[in-house]
Amino acid sequence: MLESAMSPRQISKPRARQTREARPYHHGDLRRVLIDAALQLAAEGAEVSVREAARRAAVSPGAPFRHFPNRDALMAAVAEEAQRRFRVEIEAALADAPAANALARFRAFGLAYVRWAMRNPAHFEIISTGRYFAHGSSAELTRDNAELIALTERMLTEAVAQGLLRSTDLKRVLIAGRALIYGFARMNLDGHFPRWGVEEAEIEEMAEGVIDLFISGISKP
Amino acid sequence: MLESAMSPRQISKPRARQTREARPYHHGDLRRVLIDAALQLAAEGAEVSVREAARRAAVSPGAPFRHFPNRDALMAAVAEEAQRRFRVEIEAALADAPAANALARFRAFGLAYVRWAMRNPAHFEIISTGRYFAHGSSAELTRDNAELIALTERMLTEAVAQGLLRSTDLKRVLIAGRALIYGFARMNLDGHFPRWGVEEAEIEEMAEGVIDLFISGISKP
DNA sequence: AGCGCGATGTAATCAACGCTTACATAATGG
DNA sequence: CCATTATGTAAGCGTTGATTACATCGCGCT
Repeated sequence: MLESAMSPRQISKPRARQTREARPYHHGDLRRVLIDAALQLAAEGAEVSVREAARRAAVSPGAPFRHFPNRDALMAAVAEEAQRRFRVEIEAALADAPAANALARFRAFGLAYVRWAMRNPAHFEIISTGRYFAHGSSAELTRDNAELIALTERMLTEAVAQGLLRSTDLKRVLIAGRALIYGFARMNLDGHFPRWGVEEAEIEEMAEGVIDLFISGISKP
Repeated sequence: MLESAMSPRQISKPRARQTREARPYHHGDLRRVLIDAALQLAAEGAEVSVREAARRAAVSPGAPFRHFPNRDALMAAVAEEAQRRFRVEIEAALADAPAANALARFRAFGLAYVRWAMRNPAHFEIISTGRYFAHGSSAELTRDNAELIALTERMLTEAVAQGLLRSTDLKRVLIAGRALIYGFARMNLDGHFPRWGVEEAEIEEMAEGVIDLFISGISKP
């Protein structure tokens, strides 16, 4: 709106590529910008609409459909990006964890998992819920997610190998561990922790306590 | 559309009350019918819209707003009804459980919880997510939910009193237990169990295993 | 009785949304 | 240099939640 009175194209043949100063007819990388806008939109708690993303990109309401066949495809791309960020952070946390003890690594994993979910609730919701776009519409997302599961499986397998666990029913322990961590994260962002939830530190403390309780429960006495 | 050629009101002054044959101008109990329609809509996997609920009640699109100030209020009423049904079933399951052992009761609770969530995924989603209407817009719902939490707390307190638990940090055990059960239920309906999820019996078996693992983890050796 | 008024429905309308189509313009490469 | 393709705009469709003005019922009061 503001720029409606500006010279329509600034310079007829700007040749200005990287500058991006006056939004040439062809947007730099609209696809990326739309994904970022949608991510930001979600992070603000607003519901993501294609139109609003287009609005933030200062582009007509129909433009996004040049890059995404439909809203679901946008959301799938958004989910992919969120999942990528999630994975990066998890792996960073594990890189800092001691490599020796498998259960200590599991603990670090769980804490990083919960922490990211707490700090990026809307993005976590998009990633984990599968209710924001047609299920299985992104192979990359399911692959990334499977990789994360495989990661925890490896940690617990290692724990068994190290003789740390009471039970050797790996599958059962794996599912329980996933359910515990996922459940804790979701309880948080589904509002199941009344309003002592304001203190992030307190929640992390709870997460530690819960994970430690679980670990001590499955550990050999 | 089809009835556009019918006689406008069938009989000018029907005086037909209970018959409902020709849908009198005043619907019997539109509020209840709308809630039921919305519940059914959700159960069918469709997304709940006020218009569609009105359509199923054979009523004009504006009529629901005589009973609910907005869509959120309808959804809140729907959630209340779903929560009521949930609670009834949980309590029925606990009525059948042995009163003696507190942990056995906890186990029965968890299984009933997961089972209901599996069989009523959309309703469970509406109840538990708090993302389908303004948070805290129904006092009854939060009260019912709090009562359920208090129920599990009582069971675990009793377990402590019976000297069954290793840890006496009740709060921690309570949160872990809730996270485990909630997480398992949500993983299910969020599609985290690929497609061996088709077998309901298998999932229940997994639920048993996971809950038993947890209980044995917190039990005194 | 009857009638008046509140309760409850309808009809028409609005803005926002997802999505499609026809068209305009920029970028690119033969 | 120009034609082809990529990418944006403009306009419009059908659906949704929500509001407003109006129609109709039915209960309670005198």
